[in-house]
Amino acid sequence: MEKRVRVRFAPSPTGGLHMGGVRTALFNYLFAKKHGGDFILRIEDTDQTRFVAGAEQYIVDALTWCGIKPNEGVGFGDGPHAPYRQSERKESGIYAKYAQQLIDAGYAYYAFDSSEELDEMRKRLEAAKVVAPQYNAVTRQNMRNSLTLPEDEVKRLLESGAKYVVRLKVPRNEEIRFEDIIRGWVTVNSSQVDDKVLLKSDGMPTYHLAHIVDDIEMKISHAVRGEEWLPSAPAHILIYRYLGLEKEMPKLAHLPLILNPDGNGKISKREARFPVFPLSWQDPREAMPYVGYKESGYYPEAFVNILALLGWNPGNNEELFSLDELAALFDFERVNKSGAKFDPEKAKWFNQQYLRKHSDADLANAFKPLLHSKGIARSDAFLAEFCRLMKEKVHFVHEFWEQGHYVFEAKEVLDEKVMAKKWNDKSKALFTLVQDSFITVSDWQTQVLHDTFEELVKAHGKIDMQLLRVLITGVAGGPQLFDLLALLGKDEVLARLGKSLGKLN
RNA sequence: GGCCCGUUCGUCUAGGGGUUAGGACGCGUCCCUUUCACGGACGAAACACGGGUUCGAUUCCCGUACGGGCUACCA
Repeated sequence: MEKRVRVRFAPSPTGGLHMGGVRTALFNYLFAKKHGGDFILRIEDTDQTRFVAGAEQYIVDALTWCGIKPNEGVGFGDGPHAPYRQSERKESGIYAKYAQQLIDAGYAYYAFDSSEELDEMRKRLEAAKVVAPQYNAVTRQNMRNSLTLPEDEVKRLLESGAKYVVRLKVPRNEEIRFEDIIRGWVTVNSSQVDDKVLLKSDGMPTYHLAHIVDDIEMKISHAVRGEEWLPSAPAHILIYRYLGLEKEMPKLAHLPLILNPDGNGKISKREARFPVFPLSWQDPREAMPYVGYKESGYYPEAFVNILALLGWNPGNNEELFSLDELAALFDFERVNKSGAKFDPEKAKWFNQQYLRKHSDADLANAFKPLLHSKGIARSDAFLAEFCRLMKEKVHFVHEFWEQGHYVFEAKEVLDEKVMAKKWNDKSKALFTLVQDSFITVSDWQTQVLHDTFEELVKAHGKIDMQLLRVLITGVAGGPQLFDLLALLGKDEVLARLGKSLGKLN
């Protein structure tokens, strides 16, 4: 019988959760949903030196905003395997227990080397032109550990409270083969794997030990994580094997990385010219916050949609999917092997698609707070009509302001390019005719304005519409002109037109 | 450097032993439009290279190049 699907997202609270992390969480979530399984949030806070205040809460907030809700875990009501924070799980002695099991079976050992001694070893090896200096089957013979020291000396050291770590005893030359759901069979020789530290000198487990213990204890069926973990997977295979748990081992899936659009490498929060974090992140160690997708105007649905299609596709030409649709469609077979460069331009397009799905009234409501912050108020009807006219041109709600602010406050300067190109000595007389004619319009509506203008053209020849637009709005582009004039209202249009004409000859 | 993973338009990708190599973003042209967009139509744009295997390879295999990851008592 197949194991119940149970997957986990297991970040360490060492900073804000960036978009790559969110995507890993997303794929875990989608896989769990697809198979009616469980999605767990576990906090891997075993490195006390890198702990960052607020990071854990940020992770919870970010997942919540995205709609990627764990059904077990920190911040989501815990569950049958509580606690879900490794620093708390350590209290039960569970990691030490598994480490002891490995020591007793001869698969792990105590190492007493100080960090200075380790540095020295690396320097010595580098000087000797060893290509990959590491603590391994060969080099451990020259170090201070329970394999080289006399038994009574080891005992004395342990009893005297000397600092030590527990290391995995990796065999010297052994093929380690494992199957990755996404990549297929991967083979690595154990000579490439170092004697990984399992238990640190502060008593905390390392990631390598802790995640295995927890995955076993929490009955995790699939370990889905980023590609950066692929090189350490062989060590993990060994740990499962030495623990006698190879059969219980979760299936492995290493996701391709999200790469920087320009330049190389994975996305870096410092250099990126686009948001990297789902929500704004203020690192307590830094002065400036990093602006998030949310604060940049992205809908969470759009953000999730963008992430889902980075490294995965449904196999047809469709691109717009809700979280539920993604969950129904998701499959590791359709996850790519190669890294995906993030395209900020396409991200904007996705948001635009979602924005267009909103009603004019919804958009008006979303826009209202921004308008109020400028000290401007308009009726709901006015704003809904404004949004109706503008919505085809914007990617984000805040662009209603950036692209349509002239509706609310007349611009002082008229578009110079258009004026230079189109305004001539006959223009003033012509647009004064327009002004006069508009004054007579009593039913100020799109169609009436359109017809009035047509009649003027019939009587006097071509009257440039863009020029009229600039005279009234100041800008060269915008929504349908007569719709816009109808929205502005007769008084406003005549006032603006009069003011512009007054300044020109 | 070593090890591991990867490589289809600029980017995200579909496809897969015989295809006009498909879609999307972006870009360009045209249509609609006296303005601005949307929309529609069209276009430029890709199988990294070299060897095999094969009647035939972009597709399978091997090399090379390139890209990425890892190389901590960090995850």
